[in-house]
Parts: sequence; structure tokens; C-alpha cells
Amino acid sequence: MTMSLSAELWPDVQPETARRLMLAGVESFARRGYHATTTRDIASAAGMSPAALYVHFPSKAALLFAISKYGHEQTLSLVESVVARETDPVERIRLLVEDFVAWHARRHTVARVVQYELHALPDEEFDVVAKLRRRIEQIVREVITEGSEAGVFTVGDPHTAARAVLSLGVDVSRWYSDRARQTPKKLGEEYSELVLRMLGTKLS
Amino acid sequence: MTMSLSAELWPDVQPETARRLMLAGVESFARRGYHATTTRDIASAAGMSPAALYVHFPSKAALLFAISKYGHEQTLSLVESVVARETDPVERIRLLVEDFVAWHARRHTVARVVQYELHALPDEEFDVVAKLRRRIEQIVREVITEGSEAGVFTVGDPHTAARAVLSLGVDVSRWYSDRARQTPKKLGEEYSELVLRMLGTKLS
DNA sequence: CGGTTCACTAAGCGAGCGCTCACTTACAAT
DNA sequence: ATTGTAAGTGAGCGCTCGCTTAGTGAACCG
Repeated sequence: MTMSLSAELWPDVQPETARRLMLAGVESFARRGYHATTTRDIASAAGMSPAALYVHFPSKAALLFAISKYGHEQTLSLVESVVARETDPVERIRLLVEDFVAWHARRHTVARVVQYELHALPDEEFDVVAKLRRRIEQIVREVITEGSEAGVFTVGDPHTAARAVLSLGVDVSRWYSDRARQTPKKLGEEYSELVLRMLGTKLS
Repeated sequence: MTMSLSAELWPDVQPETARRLMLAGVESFARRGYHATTTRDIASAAGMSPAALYVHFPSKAALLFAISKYGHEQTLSLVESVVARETDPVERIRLLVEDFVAWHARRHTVARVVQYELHALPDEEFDVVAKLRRRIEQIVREVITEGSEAGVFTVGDPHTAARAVLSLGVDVSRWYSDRARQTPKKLGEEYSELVLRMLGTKLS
């Protein structure tokens, strides 16, 4: 049912109608892109009149921002939680890539909006999510640098390596579909092996 | 000068005004996205009246198609040319990634439109470029499979590995900018090393 | 019970969209 | 000189866009 999925995605968004609008927004933005979807598309996908959107969001852009901010916060906390519960750089990267990739596969509809509709945001809102993105990238870079200095990774430039790692994860949301050959979990595991080899992991 | 750049990108598009429109289209589509750019934006960036676009292209979508088709053909021929002049799987992948990545960095503006504005195409035109994309992916997959069977690569699933290789290249166009830390050539070389390690290359 | 608040709708406004049309200009062929 | 053609313009049509406004019904409160 619609309600249960939107509740799963955004458990603390109130009221339930606002959640339904966000869900409809995600579906529409992911399928056609932000600028190609109309407020009427979103409202009718949520089973409401066009004006209902403006009861809960001040503008179409604000709806995108709510979706984008929430999605970025989820991926950031995913990354932070891995770093918090592991200390070994190898295990950190392994779990980080597993979770990051699996999230971009399982939530590929949300992820597509989060990753590719970013530039439709007004300047101020863009800056907010850009800051979250920089935090994510910085954490990954630090883990790689740390492992490189500890001698378990062999990379030329941690900056480039971090970019490559994130590229692999982000791009999953572009091509993954529900009829993909692999489950999100399985794909995450396969990708984490690819990444560990890419980083020149020394077995210890 | 505008003419020389557009002539470099699309040497055989005639007349020169049509080329200028394609260049203006690329710049606009890359910066704001297809649906957010107006035909007036494109025309004025090309230094012409809004109606001039329709002298050379039947629609805004047809302009996008011209850009997208040309771009896809360029990347496909780039990939084909590497396979044509090398036989060793390792060297094929090395050069393929070097060139593919360097192209997506050097031509990041065009590449952005080619890779991310794809879904704005009408169905029929989309099918045309989708076919080109499948050819590119198939070639990469075959090279990896070949190397895997020859025992120089160690990959779980060639399908997944090919996706990962292309993801790295495609995603370069999303973040690369002219003030990037590395030249396109240098980035290509660094990425090709990352990819070769990712594929578990055996030194022979 | 009346009064207030809240979520929502029906109707529609002003702006800007893709695209067209009648026309002008430059230039080549006859 | 006349005609034909290709390239380009100025004006604007029909439509859809994001968003607003006035009003409705249900729920809650004294």
C-alpha cells in the first residue's frame, strides 16, 4: 500500500498526506525529471487536487528540497554509522561500499532524484545539500587516506580514488532497476570486492 | 572563437549556423538541463532570433537528438578504434578506459548532455541512441569476458564488471570541470590503473 | 449549540512556453 | 532585369505552467 511505503521512506514526516506528496514527487521526478513534471502530475499521482500541494509545501522546489535533503541525510548517516562501528580501514571501506551501493540499488528511485535532480534546486537549498555531499566525500577520502598511510591500501591520489568509489555507488541508481540481475545486497558485496581490489588492498 | 570550437566538435555539420545552434544547445542543456532551457535561450546564445532555430531543426527535441546521436557515435567509434588496433585484453582495457575517461573529461559539457539528458528524447530517437549505448557496453563486456577466459582478469561477473567500468567513465562528466586538479589525459591514465586492478589483472 | 481551525477543492490568473507565419534580405541562375 | 531559393526576423498564437484565491465540509472546543 502507498501509505506503508511512504511511511517506510519518511517515517517522521507529518502528516501522512505530505508523505504521499513526497512519494508522488519522487516517482514523477525520477521518471521524467524535475522540470518535466508538473505540479498537476504530482498532485494527481497523490490522488489530490493541484492546489493541495501548496497546503504542505510552499513551492514545487520546496518539495524537491524536502526529498533531496532527506535522501542526502540518509546516505550521510549511513556512511557515518559505518565509520562509527568499524575501525579497520579495510572493513570500513568494505561495509561502506556494501551499504552505499545497496542503498542506491534498493532505493534507486529516490537515489535518482537525490543524485541527478540536484541542480534544479534554488541556490540556497542547493548549498545545503552541497554541504552534506562534501561531508560524505570527505569521510570516504579520509578513510582511504588513513588506509593508505597505514599501508593497507595502495593508491596514487586519495582524492581521485574517493571520487571513483563514490562514482561507482552513485551511478548504480542511474541504471539499476527492479528487474536487475542481482539483489541490492548481492550487488553491494560484489562492488565492495571490486573497490577493495581497486584500492590495492594488501591482505594482512 | 565560437566557430572554431563548434567546427572542432562537429566538423561535418553544415551550415555553420546549425553548428552554432548545436554548440549553444550543448552549453544550455549542460548547464540547466533540457527541460529548463528554452528555445529562446538557445537562439540568443547563438546570437540569433528565436525563430532561427526552426530553419535548421524541426523541433527543440531534434536539436537534442542531433547532439546526442553525434556524441554517442563519437564514443562508440572511440571504443571500436581501440579494439581494432589492439588485441591483448589488458592493453585493450587500458587504452579503452584511458580514452573513454579522457573524452568524458575533455568534453565534459557535451558528455553531460549525452549521458544525462537522454530521457528527454522522444521514444523513436531514444531507441536510436539506446542501440548505440548497448553496442558500447557489449564491446566492453566482451573484452572483459575474453580476458577473463584467457586468465588475465579475475572477475566474478563480467556483466557487473563492465557496468562498473563504464560507470567510472560516465560519471566523470558529472563532476569534472575545467578547473579540475588533473588534465583529462592524466585522469584517464590514473583511472585505467584503477580499473586494471579492479579487474584483478594478472601481470604476465 | 456557535465559532474557530484545518485540510482540501474549484476556478482561474499572469507569465512564459514551443512553435508558426508573413515577410525581408542576400545572392545565384537564367 | 527577372525569378527562385535559402536564411533569417518580428510578431504573436494557443496552450500549459506554477501558483493564488475564495470558499467548503469535517473536526474540535467553549
